[in-house]
Parts: sequence; structure tokens; C-alpha cells
Amino acid sequence: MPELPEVETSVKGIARIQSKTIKRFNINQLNLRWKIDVSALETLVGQRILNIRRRAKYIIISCGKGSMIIHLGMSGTLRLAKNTTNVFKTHDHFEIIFEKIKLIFNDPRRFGSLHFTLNPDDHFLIKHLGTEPLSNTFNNRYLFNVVKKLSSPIKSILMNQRWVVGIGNIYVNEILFASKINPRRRGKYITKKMCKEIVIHTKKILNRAIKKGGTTLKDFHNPSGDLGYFKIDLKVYNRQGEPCFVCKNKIDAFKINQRSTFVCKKCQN
DNA sequence: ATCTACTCCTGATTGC
DNA sequence: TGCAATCAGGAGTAGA
Repeated sequence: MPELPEVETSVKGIARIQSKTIKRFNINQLNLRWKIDVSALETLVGQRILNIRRRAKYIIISCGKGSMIIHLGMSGTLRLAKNTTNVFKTHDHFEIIFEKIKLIFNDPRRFGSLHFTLNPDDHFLIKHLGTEPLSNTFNNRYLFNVVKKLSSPIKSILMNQRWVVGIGNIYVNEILFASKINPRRRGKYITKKMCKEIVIHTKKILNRAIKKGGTTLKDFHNPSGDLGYFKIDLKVYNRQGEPCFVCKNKIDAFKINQRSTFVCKKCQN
């Protein structure tokens, strides 16, 4: 599942399309999470790619006039290919065609999306997003001011993109384990000291994952097709019944807001 | 205002 | 063995 590190890896992986001119779009499947607006997209034909960046889990590809916003959803991947092949593989939904190469979006579960926008920062998917976890604005003071007024579990707060972005179900489990905090603990009972732990480990874990090229799970391949290999470092995610690496206690699994949650009840309070 | 459940979808896994 | 039911999950949305 693409979270911040996987999206960051994808952005780096498609850097080769920078300054290339869009020749045309090949659309195979309009019905992604939102229906693709083809006529809006086609205003980008003939324009050059000026900038590729990540905001939260979104990839924003900007031309002189207009941008594309891509979300990988649960199972989306981007890959680059030569123009010579013209066959859509299973679950290839659209292609952006350049002079010699093309960018292909593949997404079995179709939770991903593609939007055209003139101003990404004003777009409905982007404008309500919270702070970037790797920026200086995500710090102890900011987090404490957020959590102290909330009664939902800290896990839900960290996954809510309106407070802090980019953290999904895998990394939030890892962050809370590293911080020794129970995911069920409600925001208003999170102390300043705990905020400090969360901030430190969020940055550490995300940065390490980016360095390693994103977590490998069933779905994620970076654009060159190489697999990330952070999986080997996961301490609690998907380890229910197995011994905690710190205290040997069995890792527990349960749901918080319909999401799989993994915890060592001895280490996390 | 916050918070939770529901929803979209398909592939992998589980159960009979 | 095979088919059906269940589960996985990002994030917008509706309703509590």
C-alpha cells in the first residue's frame, strides 16, 4: 500500500519525464476512483513537464498551464516503458505518451485517481491536507496542540490526513510501536513526552523507508520495477502471534476503525 | 464541531 | 478440486 515513502520513491522514479513534451493520452479505463475527465486532460497535449512533486500521498505533475494529480490508491503503480509497445497489460488504465517513452498507470483495485487542475493547491483533494511529517512544522508543539483536544485513538489521529499527511496503516503501526504507545490511547491522554517520541520516530521511520525505496508488499513496485525491501524491518505489522523483538511477548492484532492494528501490549502503553 | 461506518474494487486467502 | 464467502485498505462522504 503506497504510503509517503512509496509515493516519494515513485516521484523519483519518474524523474526522466521532466521537460518532456506530452504527445497524447491513451485512456483504457475511465472509471477509477473518480472518472477521468479526458477533455480537460487533453489541454495538456503539446505542453512540457516542468515539475514533478509529492504532496501527502499525491503525485503532482505540472506543465506550464495545468497540472495532473495522481493518487496510487491501494494498489496503484507507475512504470515507464518505451513507446514501441502498444499493448495494455491487465489493469493498465492510462498512459501518458512522450516522444520516446510513456508513463503507464496500473491499478488492480482502482482506488487510484487522475485529475486535471489549473491550480493544484486549490484542488479539493489537496487544499485540506495537513502538515508534511518530514517538515519542521511537524514538531512536538504542533502535535501536542492537535492531540490534546481530540478524543479519538492516537492511531486514527496520525492516519487522518487533515492533521499530518502521508502516514498509512503500515507505518502508523510501526511508529507507535517504536514510540511505545498503545494505538488505542486517546489523543487527550497523549502527553508532551509521548508527542516527542512520535515525532522523532515518524521522521526516522519514514526517512529510513525512503532511503530503502519504499516498503515491499504485494502491491508496490517502484517505476523501474525494482522492489523496495523495507519489509524486513517491520517490527509489528502483520506479525500477530509472533514474538515481540523487544520482550518476546506475542504480538496482538485487532481493529481500530476497521483497520488492522498490531501491538505488543507489554511494550506499548 | 468530531467521530465512526460505509463505500468503491479485485486478488489472495479461507472455508465448506 | 472448486466455488463462494471473506478480507485487505485510502480517503471522501454521510450520518450520528
